[in-house]
Amino acid sequence: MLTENGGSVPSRPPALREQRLVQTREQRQRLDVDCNSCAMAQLCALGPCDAQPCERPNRAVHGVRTVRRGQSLYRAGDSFQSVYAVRAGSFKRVVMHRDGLEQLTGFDIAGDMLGIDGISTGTHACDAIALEDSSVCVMPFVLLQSLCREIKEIQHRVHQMLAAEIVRESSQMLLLGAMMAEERVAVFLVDLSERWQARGYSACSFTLKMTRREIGSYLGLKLETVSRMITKLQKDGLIAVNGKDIRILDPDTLRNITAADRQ
Amino acid sequence: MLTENGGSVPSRPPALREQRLVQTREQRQRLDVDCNSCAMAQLCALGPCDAQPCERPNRAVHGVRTVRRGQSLYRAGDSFQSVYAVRAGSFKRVVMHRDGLEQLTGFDIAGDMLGIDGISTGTHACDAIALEDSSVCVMPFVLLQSLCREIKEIQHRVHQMLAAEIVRESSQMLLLGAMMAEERVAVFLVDLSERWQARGYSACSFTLKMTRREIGSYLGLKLETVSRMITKLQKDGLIAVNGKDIRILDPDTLRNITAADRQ
DNA sequence: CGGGTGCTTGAATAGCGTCAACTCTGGTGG
DNA sequence: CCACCAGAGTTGACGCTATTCAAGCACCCG
Repeated sequence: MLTENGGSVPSRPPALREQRLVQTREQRQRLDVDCNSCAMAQLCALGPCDAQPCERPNRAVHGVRTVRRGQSLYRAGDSFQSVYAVRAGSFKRVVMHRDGLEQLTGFDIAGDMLGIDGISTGTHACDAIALEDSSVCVMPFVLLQSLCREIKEIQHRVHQMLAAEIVRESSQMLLLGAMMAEERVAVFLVDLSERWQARGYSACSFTLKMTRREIGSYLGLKLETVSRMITKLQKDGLIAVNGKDIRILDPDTLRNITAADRQ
Repeated sequence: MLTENGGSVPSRPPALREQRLVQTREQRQRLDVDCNSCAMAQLCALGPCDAQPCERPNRAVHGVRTVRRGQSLYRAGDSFQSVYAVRAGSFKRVVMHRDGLEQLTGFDIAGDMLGIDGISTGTHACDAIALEDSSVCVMPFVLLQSLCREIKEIQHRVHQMLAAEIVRESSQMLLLGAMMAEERVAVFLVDLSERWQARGYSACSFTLKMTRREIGSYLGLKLETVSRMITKLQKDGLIAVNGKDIRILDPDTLRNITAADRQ
């Protein structure tokens, strides 16, 4: 099954041969993958493990794959072989339904893991689409599993990674099920801010890689509502907005936005 | 930290001593736990593994614990030691927020796993509260982990279990973010129906263990809205309702409820 | 028998979605 | 270089859905 495909284009089979070629070329890149010198090591599931001098992680990394903006790393229904660590760029994960109902379930940036939705059934449950030209480390799951059986600490990290995703989704359910529109947008911005900060970037100034529509799909809102709430936060002096550039002016107040009355 | 406590009562320390005693008594029950004769074996993470004659699973099960209706199996903030397999009864999982905002993130019935929200941080991220008198198998996580390193198949099952929860939560995000009230209730009933069926019970007739308010919290709706939608489904002849007793009359139509127009 | 809880139903309201107009930007091709 | 177009974003007016508030019934338990 094809794993590479246009993201925004609805028609699937425009140039099958060429896409196949692109995929092969990408997967052939084996470059200089060295986990010990990776900038994302601290965040990666295979990051520095204190117990060992650690040439080990490299063993699980099969290579690097690049994905261009709008193309998919994998699609729902693709057979599951590997998980991926984002080296550079960013992705969105989208779950679909019959009759065009769709939901953006997550944004992944450098240091995040992708593909774990395929573990349970052996088939990916969502599409992972690059928001910009991106690259990932490919980790065949069978290799990762055997590494888990050998090295206790890596086993623990993988379990933590899976469980962390469960907790993250729980708070997203809280957001979707119980928060008002303004609160959702505020939480979204604070969350992004903290994630950039954890990666060594500025917490108060960053660029959105996604459109208003994508933010809306993630937050359970329409794009117009997202736009209105962003405007409102700006009018209230909590953020400064210029298109996709966001500056957070008052993080404390932003963090404390709640529905005014709540018993 | 206390792990046993009243569920519906807001005041925490009414009878600390007694609750501590209750907990100890419960944890002492070691009874006749035998995974090979367990009715839930097919659904359990430690269920029958074809590779081995399997006296092994028993090794990870430390004992049985009973939890009375309204009491908690664990609470957010409790230190994480074990995961649990529900033997009998049912639980709700609740995540909380400052200022009283809360969201029900899941219902767990016989065969489901509980407690995995504690793996990532070593501290439970939600409350697990019994909806009726219930009992669980206690599996200390360190035992489960070492079993994973020994037996490939159990490792695979545990990974599948964790990943399945991720996928399940993704579809709940789809529900919360993109579905109308009627659709949410319909999906909820179909899901419950299928889960009872997977456990050998009737798919078309079952009893809700939870209140309308709890269903509402799970679906991101108010209890009045849940009530109205249930009434509507009944008027449309898709289900028959008598309080908490539900009969599904037209599963196919129920499964196909969508927002009428969706481009 | 009284009081609490759960559930249903109605009427009014608020919040978000829908529709539409308009601007701005980036990319394409003449 | 400019005309053109498609997509992204903003804003306003209006409508609909779900919430809020309120009343009333059924049930359980002390």
